[in-house]
Amino acid sequence: MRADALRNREQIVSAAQVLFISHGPDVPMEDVARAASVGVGTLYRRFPDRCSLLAAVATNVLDTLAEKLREARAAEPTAWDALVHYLRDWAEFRLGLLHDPLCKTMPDQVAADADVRQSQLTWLDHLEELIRDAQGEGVLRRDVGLPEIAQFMNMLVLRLEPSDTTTKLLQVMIDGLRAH
Amino acid sequence: MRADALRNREQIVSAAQVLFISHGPDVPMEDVARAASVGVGTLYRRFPDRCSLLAAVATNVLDTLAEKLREARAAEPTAWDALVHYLRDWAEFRLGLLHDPLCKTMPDQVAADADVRQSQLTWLDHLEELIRDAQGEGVLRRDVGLPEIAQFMNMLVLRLEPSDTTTKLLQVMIDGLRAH
Amino acid sequence: MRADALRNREQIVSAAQVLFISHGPDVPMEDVARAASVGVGTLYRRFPDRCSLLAAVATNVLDTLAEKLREARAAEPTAWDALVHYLRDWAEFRLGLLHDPLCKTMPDQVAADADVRQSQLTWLDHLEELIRDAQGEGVLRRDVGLPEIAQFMNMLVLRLEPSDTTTKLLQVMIDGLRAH
Amino acid sequence: MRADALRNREQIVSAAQVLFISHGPDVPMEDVARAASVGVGTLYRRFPDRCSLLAAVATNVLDTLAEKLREARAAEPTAWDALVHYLRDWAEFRLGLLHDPLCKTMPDQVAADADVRQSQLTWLDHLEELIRDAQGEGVLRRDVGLPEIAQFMNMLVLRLEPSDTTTKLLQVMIDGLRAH
DNA sequence: GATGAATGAGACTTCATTCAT
DNA sequence: CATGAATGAAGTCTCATTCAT
Repeated sequence: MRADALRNREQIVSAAQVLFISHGPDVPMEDVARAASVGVGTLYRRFPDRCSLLAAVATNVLDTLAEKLREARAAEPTAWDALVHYLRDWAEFRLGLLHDPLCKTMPDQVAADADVRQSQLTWLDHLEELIRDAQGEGVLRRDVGLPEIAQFMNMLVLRLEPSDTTTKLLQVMIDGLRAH
Repeated sequence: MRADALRNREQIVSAAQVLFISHGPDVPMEDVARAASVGVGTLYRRFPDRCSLLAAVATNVLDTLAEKLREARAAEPTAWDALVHYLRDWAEFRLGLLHDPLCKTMPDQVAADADVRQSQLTWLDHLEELIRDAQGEGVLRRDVGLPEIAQFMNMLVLRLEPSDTTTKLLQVMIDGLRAH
Repeated sequence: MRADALRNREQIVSAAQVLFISHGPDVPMEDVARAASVGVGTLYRRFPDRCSLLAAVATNVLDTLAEKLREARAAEPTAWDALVHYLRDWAEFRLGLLHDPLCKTMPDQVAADADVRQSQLTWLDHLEELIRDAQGEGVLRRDVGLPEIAQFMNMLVLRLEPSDTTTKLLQVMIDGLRAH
Repeated sequence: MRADALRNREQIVSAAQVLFISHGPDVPMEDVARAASVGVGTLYRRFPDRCSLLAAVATNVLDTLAEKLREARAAEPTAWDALVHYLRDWAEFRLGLLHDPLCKTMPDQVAADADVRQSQLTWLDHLEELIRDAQGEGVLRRDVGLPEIAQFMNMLVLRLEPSDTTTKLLQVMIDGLRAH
């Protein structure tokens, strides 16, 4: 890929990320193009439709999340501390998004994108490892695992299906609300 | 208002509620009209624009929520039990909505609608009373109040701004995750 | 259908016919709308896509052709004379079209349209009857039938200017059609 | 012109011929370039616009037609036989094209191209000679000449599937062309 | 008052052509 | 010279809203 083409691609993705976050996933493609200082044609050459652009942005966001996870582990002495650290980082990051490019209303086509899935799996693997370690330390209760933690995190940002996991999670949160 | 006009209004609101929930807030007005067995013209006579229709639906939903609160109190012996009962009802209800007519992306114009505000205030008043009672019983920790509980509830369904309240809430939830 | 809607529909079809004939099947829909003194929206309400508009025009043209066939039979004493008469009418009519709405490049979707097929069948039935009668009279050679005559007619349709040459050529074909 | 440049030119013309015939005269230039294994830039260097490419293809086709004419004369003893032979070859050739690069909808600019005109004149000259000879033999009727025969040939060009019907029809026309 | 027809602005996307690499 | 990236005009279609019937 030529140098200028690559630069354009990056400008487009980063402009799209900003706009998707600030104006939602329906921003006119033309606005994205303008924000990237690029013609619509160029945008469509790189991303043949809105979905593939959404997918590129989602991949980006997921990679950022994975990076923050690595940072948290590096910064803290125990897995539990890293988990707490990460949850705070996560909350700060995701809650800072006005519209969330990873929200459940993300079209299935985006969720099915190969890059998106890859980034998601990588991130979840690392998160699972962290959770196991924190349980090994005896500080994290053992009746929750990756599904609960991940959904707990998602709850912070989006709509959930009612499910057993959700019910358990609700119980956890209610426990948290009880006075000691 | 004539009987048939009233019937039309009700049909419109209930059709709109179904469609907003199932297809999101951007459903074509014409689809709403058709679902209500009414011409677009009639729809626009009752609701001069999309916002006022959204407001009518939101009011409806808020009133349902308030009603569930009353039911919870009636069904349970203590305020704490009623609160837990209500939180579960609430979660079931809100999580069952495919698109949420009360979500934060609700245009400000909708949030500012007089009926919407009225319904919201009524509901929040009752909720605050419940919380005070539960604290009076000594079961609900005293370091959270209406803002935390309400935002906790909202977290279950939508994206939040980062704030002190959010931080506290996160702490509560982390406490809940700790093994005893 | 309301009176004004019907009037619009007719204006649209007749404007479209003119434009399809003069500018080909790719005329911008907006030009058609303008020529019909109508907004694009109206055009699309009646004809959800270009194909259905093409189909309406094609039906129109086919009906005209069938009408000319009836006229030819009424005007001539024998079936052979009517056939020759009709071939000349046909040639004059079709050669007068700059672009032919019935040309073979007509998308399959248009050819498959129920109205188009109906008009086509009606017309072909009458033509076949005429051919059988002319053969019964012993003047039309018996080794050609509807398929050959129809294709012969279509051959004339390729854009040729109406001219002496065309006239002579038609005569050659008519001579060729005579039984020896 | 360098050897590689020449090779490019040939690849382009032959790819364009294939695509014009199979997909019509509106194929994206980029498709033509890809089919010729060449960048669009190169294509535009050789053919500054679509018309000049169409013209190159048309010239090619006309030359093929002229060549077939020579072959027919060489293969047959009389001019009439050569004419009949040629008409059948021609029909087979032209009817085999899905879209015809010589069709009347060819933009005037293409028809005006010097190479196109030259090829056309050469071909028509030879055809006229053949016609005169066949008339000299007394078998071809004398009231038709080059214009009629050429137009007769063009008439065949309207997209018809090659078929028994087409064959019969060609026979009808040949019969019509015989002097009584 | 009800209806649904009409409008037209605006979004999406494609592609001919130009031009930087 | 070749390449393919960039451009933007133009066409298609949708839908919120208005207004004639």
